Amino acid sequence: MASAKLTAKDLLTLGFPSGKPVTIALQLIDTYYTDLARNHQIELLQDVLTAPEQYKLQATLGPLAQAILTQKSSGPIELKPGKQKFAIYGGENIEGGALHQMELAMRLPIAQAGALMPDAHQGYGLPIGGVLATHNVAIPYGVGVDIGCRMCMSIYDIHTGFIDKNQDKLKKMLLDNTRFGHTSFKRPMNHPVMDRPEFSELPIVREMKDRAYQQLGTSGGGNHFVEFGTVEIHDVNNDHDLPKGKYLAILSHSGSRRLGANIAGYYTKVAMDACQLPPDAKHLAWLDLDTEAGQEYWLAMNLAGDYASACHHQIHERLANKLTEQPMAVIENHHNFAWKEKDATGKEVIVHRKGATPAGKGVMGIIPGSMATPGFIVRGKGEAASINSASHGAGRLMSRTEAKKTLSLPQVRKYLQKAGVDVLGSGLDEAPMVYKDINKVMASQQDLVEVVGTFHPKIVRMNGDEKYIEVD
DNA sequence: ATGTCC
Repeated sequence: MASAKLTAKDLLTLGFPSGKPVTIALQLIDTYYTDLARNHQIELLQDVLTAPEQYKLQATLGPLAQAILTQKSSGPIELKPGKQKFAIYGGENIEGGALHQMELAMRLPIAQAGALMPDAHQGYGLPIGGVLATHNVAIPYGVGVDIGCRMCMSIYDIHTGFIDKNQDKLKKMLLDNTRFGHTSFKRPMNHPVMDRPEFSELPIVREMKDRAYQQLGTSGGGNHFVEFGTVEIHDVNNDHDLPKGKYLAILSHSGSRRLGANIAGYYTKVAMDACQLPPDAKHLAWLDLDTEAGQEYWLAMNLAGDYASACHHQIHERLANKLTEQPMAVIENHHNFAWKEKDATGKEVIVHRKGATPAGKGVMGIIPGSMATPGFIVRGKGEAASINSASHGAGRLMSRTEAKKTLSLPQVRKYLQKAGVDVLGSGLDEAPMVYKDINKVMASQQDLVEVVGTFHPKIVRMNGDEKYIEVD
């Protein structure tokens, strides 16, 4: 009898090409060879792998042999040789790994143009802070795991002193009306996005519907937050007729939760099966938008984006209800997404922004700093070289593990106290000092955006034990 | 980012 069941990982270790050969091999074992001892199962599969020609006409092992042969004969897609040009902003403070990933992405045969934002750092496939324009293909890892990760700010005609006078009340308001990480609301509010046909039509999305409903109106972990702060409007040209002045604002950062993560994971695998790239570029696998899988991904990605937007709107709605006020303006934008846009010559391109703020001419957006440094309301300048994009934040200076190793709670509490910021939840890995200087980052993208308003966080809620960083 | 391994 077989002992430990063979897994995909075992087969990859044996040198099976990922994708169809692995899938078929596991199916064959499950269907015909469950009685065979594990080592004999492995021997059998290895025989087919080393000499697929001898097995290709066999009834049972034929399909596996064929899949291996197809993979071998097609070979990986070739990358363009040499360095391709792309614009880099704030390059003196961008890590080598992110730069290398962007250089690699530019060599894809489907790459039309690219740019690297000043907050860039290494990710899977495209770097975070990477922008890539392609023609009629979508790269799931060019969008990222958290599809539709976005910012939303509501601005209230409430004087800023209200925050200091109502500290405890506002803290409780955040604790009662936001949920982070693995927690969710006992009774989620419904939202029209849950009635979208994609929830019944796309298999991978259908499986996620219950979880998506459960997570409606919640925020994620890591760098996600909901905070009260003050915003100063410097420029009346702001799309919302906001007069110059100081206002109370609520700012949120979150994405599409488990729904988007599963969509990203599933379609990345589909892409990697359909699009074989050299090993170091494999996470940049794409889906042709004329194929069924490509169209499915496009629909699912857009759904995840709308779902993420719905989550933010519910967060802001809950808080607006408690404040018994309606905002004067709401400014929001995705920063992990792909859009159909026109390039300078009028040709339609798919613009992937993985941790980048849309900054077309006149387009409003939000670029946050950290829990204790300013964030900015910006208006895009429509700079073609940046593919109408800007950074999505300050960018990390220190890894999470390094932060936990080198920083201490008293040190961070002192910093927050000095900055006059209250933090509920979070941890050392999100401390302000793990991020680049947001003012320098903004300075390096003056050609990309104009600053319309400056936001200062005052009461911040993030994932984790509410008492962890709390300074009071 | 994510109940972080198909």
